[in-house]
Order: sequence, then C-alpha cells, then structure tokens
Amino acid sequence: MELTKDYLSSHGIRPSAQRIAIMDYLLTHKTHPTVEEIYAALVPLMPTLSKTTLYNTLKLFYDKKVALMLNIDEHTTRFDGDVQPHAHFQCLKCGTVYDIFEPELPELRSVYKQKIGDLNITSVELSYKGLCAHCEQDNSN
Amino acid sequence: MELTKDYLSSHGIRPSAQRIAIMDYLLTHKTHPTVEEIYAALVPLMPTLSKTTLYNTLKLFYDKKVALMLNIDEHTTRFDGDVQPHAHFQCLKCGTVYDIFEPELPELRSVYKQKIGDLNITSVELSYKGLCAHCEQDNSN
DNA sequence: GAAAAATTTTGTAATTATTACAAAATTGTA
DNA sequence: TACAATTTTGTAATAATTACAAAATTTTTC
Repeated sequence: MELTKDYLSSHGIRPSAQRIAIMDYLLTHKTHPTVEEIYAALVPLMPTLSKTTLYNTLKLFYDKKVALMLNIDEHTTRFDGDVQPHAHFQCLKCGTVYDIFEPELPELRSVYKQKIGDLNITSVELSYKGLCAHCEQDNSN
Repeated sequence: MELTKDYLSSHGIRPSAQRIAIMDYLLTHKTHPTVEEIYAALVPLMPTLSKTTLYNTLKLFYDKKVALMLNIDEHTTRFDGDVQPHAHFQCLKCGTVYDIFEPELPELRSVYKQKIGDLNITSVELSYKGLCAHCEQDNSN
C-alpha cells in the first residue's frame, strides 16, 4: 500500500486514497479487469467511489504509463497494471484474457517505441484469439 | 460487382443485394471504416438499409472470414475487407488507421493459426499507436 | 493557521455503440 | 402457385463511456 503510493508519486500521479486503491487493485489482480469488475471489487471497501472517478483515474494511469488499456475485448476496455511489453490471448468461449510472455515475440520488444516508415510508434498491442485448453476439451458447447 | 457476388458465394455467403453492397464497399474502401461510416456511405445508394442489417452482415463477414474486425479504435469497431495478415497503426491525433505490411513482422504470419503453449490461436491482431508523419509536423496542437 | 486557489471526487444526465426481437419482405423450393 | 426458410427492417432495450457542474479535499499563500 505504501509502496503503491510511492509508485504513483514517482510517476507524477498525486496519490489520493482512490488512486492508491485502484492502482493497488491492478497490481494485485492481473486478470485484465474491466471497469465494471474493478468497481464491483472496490465499492465494498470504498462506498463513495464513483464510476466517473474510476474512468478518469484509469485514463490517467494510461496517460502516465502505469497501466495498459487493452482493446482485445470487443465489448469493453480492459486494464493491466503490468506495463512490461507482452501479448494477450482471449478465449472466445469463456472470455478469459491470458498473458503471453513468449520469447518468440521479439518484434514486440524491438519495434516498441521505434519507427515503422514515417509512423512514430508509442504503443503496441498484440492480441490473439482462440479457444483455451480448458474450453477446447470441454464438450458442453 | 459481379465479382463481389461470386466472392461471397464462394465463401458460403448468400449474395443478397445488401451483402454485395457492403462487401463491395469494404473491398473498395480500405480505410478501416466504422459501422457509422459504412452506413452513411451506403444509405444514399440503398435508402432502406438498416443498421441492424449492417451489424448482422459485418458479423457474418467476420465469421466467414471475408472481413477483419478491428478493435484498434477505443471507441468503435472498425472493419477491413483485406483479410491477409497485416498490422495496423492508428494516429492518436487524427484517428486515421494505416495498414502495415512490413516484412519485419514475420511472427504475425508464422504464429497465425498455430499454438502458443496450450492456447489454440485462430486470429491475431497487431496494433500500433502514435503520431503519423502528417500530425507529427503539424504544430496546431 | 486561516483564506484563497487548485485539484480531485462525486452524482446525474447525456451520448454513443451495440444488441434483442418480432414483423415484414424476399428468396428458394415443392 | 404455395409453403418454408432466410433475410431485412424498425423500434426498443441495453451497456459502455463521457460531459458537466457542484461538493469535497488538498495545497498554497499570506
């Protein structure tokens, strides 16, 4: 908690109670949560928390580069407190988003913040879809 | 137009007038249009076209693999009639989505439809963001 | 330490994208 | 032609996100 506060400060984010709680949630739940999921988890701990604050804060985290904003899910934006370059996989059946830290994705690291042609890259998102092992063998289609 | 009809048929899609018009639009406008943009362009030609048909048709095209459904844009889904594996870049300022067919993206092709760990990949989306050359030199920030 | 200024949070109300659904129209087939 | 299946349409609902101004909190200045 105290670490989270310093983490925010060192990234130019004033550490309010709300911001600490939200960042702390992202750092301890690497499940690529939606706004709805974060809200549902935090409201019991912080009953006055508003959705607007949550949206504003997540946008701030994204701008300050302490969170990734993932567009992998067709329906909603998901967030990731792990800002190391890595890829994601979403199961088309159960919707779970998995991290992919495979070393055979060198281009993800090398191209990051480089130029392709005359385009100045500032962020990359590499997303896979398919069926996860669990859903693959599950016959309850 | 006649070609478009055959193209749909050969992919198991019954070629209705609406479907031909929509596919034809995608094949001749490689601008990664939104549903709204496609609708605005086609309604003058086909005044009875409904949004529901457009949504259903684009979903069908995606399922039948004659269109890509892009989640690169935070606000809305975009579609691409070019189904060859390739990457995209969206300018954070003007919003334009550019194609990236760079040869230094080998993994995009090799990993496509392969396995990573115990995950069965069926589609890949590689998205970059940043400023395009045009917006980069434009000082009207 | 109190007052003023700046920042952050909140709640409500809009907006936008997407989906549900059933009736109407169209197309394919017996 | 008539029946069945498919496709299209329009309206209404849902869900995600944003706008906005008032209230609360924090920081700065005197």
